[in-house]
Amino acid sequence: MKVKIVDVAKEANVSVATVSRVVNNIPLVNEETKERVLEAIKKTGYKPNAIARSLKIQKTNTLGIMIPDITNPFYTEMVRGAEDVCGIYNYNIILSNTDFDHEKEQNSLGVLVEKQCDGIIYVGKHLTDELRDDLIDAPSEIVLGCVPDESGQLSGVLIDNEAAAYDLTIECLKMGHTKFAIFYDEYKEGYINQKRLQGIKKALGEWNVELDDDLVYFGSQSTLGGYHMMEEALASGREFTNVFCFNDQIALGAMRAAEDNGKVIPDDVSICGFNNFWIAEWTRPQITTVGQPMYDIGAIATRMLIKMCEKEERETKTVFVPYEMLMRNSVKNLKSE
Amino acid sequence: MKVKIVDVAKEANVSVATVSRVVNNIPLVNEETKERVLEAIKKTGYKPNAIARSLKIQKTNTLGIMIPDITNPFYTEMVRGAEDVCGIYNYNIILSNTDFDHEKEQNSLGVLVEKQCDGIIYVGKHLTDELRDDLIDAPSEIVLGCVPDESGQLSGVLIDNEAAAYDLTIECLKMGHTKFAIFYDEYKEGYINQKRLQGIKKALGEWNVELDDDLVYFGSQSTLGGYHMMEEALASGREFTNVFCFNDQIALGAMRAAEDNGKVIPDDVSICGFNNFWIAEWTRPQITTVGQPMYDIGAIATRMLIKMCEKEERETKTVFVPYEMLMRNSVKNLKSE
DNA sequence: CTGAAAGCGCTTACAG
DNA sequence: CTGAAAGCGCTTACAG
Repeated sequence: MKVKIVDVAKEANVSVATVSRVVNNIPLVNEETKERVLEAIKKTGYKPNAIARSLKIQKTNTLGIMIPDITNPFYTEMVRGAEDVCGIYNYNIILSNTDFDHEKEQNSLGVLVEKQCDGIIYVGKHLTDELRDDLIDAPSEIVLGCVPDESGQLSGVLIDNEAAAYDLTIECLKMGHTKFAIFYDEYKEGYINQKRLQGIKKALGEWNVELDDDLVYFGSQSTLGGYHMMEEALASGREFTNVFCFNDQIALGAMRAAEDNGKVIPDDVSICGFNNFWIAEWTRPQITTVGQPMYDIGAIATRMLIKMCEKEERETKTVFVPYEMLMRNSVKNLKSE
Repeated sequence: MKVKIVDVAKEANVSVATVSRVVNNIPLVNEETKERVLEAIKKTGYKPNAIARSLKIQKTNTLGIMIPDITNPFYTEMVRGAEDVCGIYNYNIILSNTDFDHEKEQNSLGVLVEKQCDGIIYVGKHLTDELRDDLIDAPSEIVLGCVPDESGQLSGVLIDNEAAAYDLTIECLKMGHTKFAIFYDEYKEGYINQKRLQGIKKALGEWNVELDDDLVYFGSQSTLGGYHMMEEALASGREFTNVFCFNDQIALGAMRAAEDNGKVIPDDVSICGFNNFWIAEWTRPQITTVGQPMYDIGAIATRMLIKMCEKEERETKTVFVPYEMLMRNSVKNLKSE
């Protein structure tokens, strides 16, 4: 039988109120009785029941995190960041994979709310209006990751995707590239795709460089997806010297497909990734990419969320975290020939 | 204000008991009143409070999962498997990273127990006697992942590490290798290290091949760790034609270090990984490795655990799941020269 | 400084 | 078929 507060109260010859006070470290308990209670706790092996406590105080100290797929290293890092700050503040995380599936997202949200999560982090590559409204209506506090609420009602933390894609494009233009292919995510209209595309187009516009729309692919966000997109691009017979990939996994697949078709990277074709998944440093050539502070995004979002849960902060804001240009050797400098 | 069961009871003009019955789909409710209640629920937007329910029924439908580091792809896959079967059975997962740190493990366990997890999955590379005892004493159901309870008191699911290492070694011996290096995990005395080492030694014994103990390294379980171990091995001047790595990340690092030192893989040195992390297929050469069904281990462990939580099953058992020999081209067949 | 008592939001025998 | 009431294990005003 599990021992409960009343058992230790009996053991220590005090009321349950007193036991509760010492368990929760509320002062104004006589030192001597405190000792007695502590002893009784040890003797009985009492462990407080957090569920009962939560019901009473209307706070669970648990956060929900809705994430497309924990298996994607990008999201994994975010979860780790979230977990680590939860550890500091004494919170726990309930994990929920949503697979970019709108129905699963709704379900997840429902469950996390039912389980009375104090706060919920929503991570995705696009926030539909419908889900945004549900999030706003939810009784839990909400912070978004990687995607903003453009209506300004929900807080979020992410990088400026447009600026990052712009910067990367400029770098490639400077190195003499003018023929580009793009291997992006299959969720074509998704927020992240769109922002990055805008960034690329802005840079190209400034340099008066045309983008061949037939070389813009929206494929599966995986190494195999990257492989296939490169095969298609090559088969199209269209000319390109550089490809922008949605992430480093796609870039790796693209590299392999190019190699399997007799191309040398970066001499025959240059490749850019995104995110700086650790593998990007270990490929040969190393992948030029945009470093996104994935761990930090998770950590910052969580810290914001916890502050909201503890009512220290009520203002909603979108935090843009810095990204980093990592020019490595999968992109050739055509100017130095 | 959150709406609760009494609010919908008023709205529908019934007792809370009746509302509870329709919410929980307990039959013996008049069809007509059921309709009325359903309507009231919709109208009020009532969402049951799972915390209150849990307190009453003494079941939370949440599982805890203690895992060294979600960031390690091996564990990530397991968590995904666990999460997916949780989805089927209507459970949720509280995640806890333990970083191979004994103190963190104790803390995690305490928190998960306090939060009344119905069951807990412990994943690690070694189970200390002390933690084992704590696990046994815990009021939650327990299943181990990747590591067994050799005292037979706790259920677990894992591969037969000794047999897998043995098989892999035999394959390499058949290909003519006789000089081996080993790049294993830094937790030297850990269960997994030890079992795999036994498997290797058994195979070598059968073939009358000596193992050079100076070529057995216990380093950091990462690509960089693998890089360093290879550097050391090479610098030692000792002879080896093949190295067994603890996992594929280490193997990748080892490959890079060898290459950076002018070696060609597999012509100058052959490399074996372990686990079949997806990257192993995308390196060039592809990494010969032992496929471990990481997702399945998570899924099976979770299914077992849920069955225990629902008292359908009480017998404790250790399940060995099959592994797979993936002979790719990072190992050279010396016989075919 | 300490205790009696109400109440958090549910479920479920029990009685009708 | 339905409801009144007890109780899950805590916390916390309130009174003393």
